[in-house]
Amino acid sequence: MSLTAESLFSSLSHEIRLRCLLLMQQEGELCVCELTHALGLAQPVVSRHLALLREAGLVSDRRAGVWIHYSISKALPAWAHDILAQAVLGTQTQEPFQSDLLNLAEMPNRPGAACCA
Amino acid sequence: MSLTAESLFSSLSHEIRLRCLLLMQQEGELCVCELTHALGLAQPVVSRHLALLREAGLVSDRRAGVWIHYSISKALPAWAHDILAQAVLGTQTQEPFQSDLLNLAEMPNRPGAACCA
DNA sequence: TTAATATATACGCTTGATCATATATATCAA
DNA sequence: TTGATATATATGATCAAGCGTATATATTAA
Repeated sequence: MSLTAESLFSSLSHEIRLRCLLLMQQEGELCVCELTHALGLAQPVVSRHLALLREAGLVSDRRAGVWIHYSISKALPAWAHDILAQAVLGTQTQEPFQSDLLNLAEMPNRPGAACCA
Repeated sequence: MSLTAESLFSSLSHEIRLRCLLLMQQEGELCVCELTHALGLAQPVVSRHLALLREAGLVSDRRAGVWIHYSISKALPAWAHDILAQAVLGTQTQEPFQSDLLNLAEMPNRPGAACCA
């Protein structure tokens, strides 16, 4: 794994990417429509930031039918995982991170991993 | 302390700032000439990145005679401190972070805190 | 006051990141 | 094949970060 600290922090330095990563950190696999709904943003915006996270090696994707599920890469080194965990601690009482979780929880018809495996 | 995760990660996302912060994390207070020598960069470059770190609330400065000593702010929340500690772990076997420490150790006539308090 | 050293800031330029929008691709169902 | 849905990418424009250079400020000593 050739993840550099600089590339990790660059990825985390954009709010949209940070919100996506922290949701995945707390919820596990999420598909693009879930992330789009939770963040309240247009689909192309979310997709492109997910592509950046994928190219940085921070997330991996898995297609299941028409949905593509993103999750934090299991190949991340321990220090990077710890940084994500601390970022959750540092943001969980702040907006918009708190609302993102609520929006996700209240989303109707979520294509959960259970229903489209 | 109104440090946001986004501003922390933005600060860490630039190699020069990351190198400065990690040196301070490991060595404590350092003055600009020590950082300049360790990184092997021109003084204005280092000064300007230190100013950005100061404005972000990540470091504090203390003038002692003609030297200005920078150190990681003690007002940082615990999660931010932990992230810095993990960043040290993730970089300590990599360049240029390793060489920075060596360059600093080999610097002649360091204006240590002891000699100019 | 003058000079020397350490540090900070200002200025013009360039490059890369991001955005909004449009369009392309992939899968599934009919 | 056609249509619908989910997702990805391309394109042109804008904007902010960063750089190199020059200069300003602050402190100390002579």
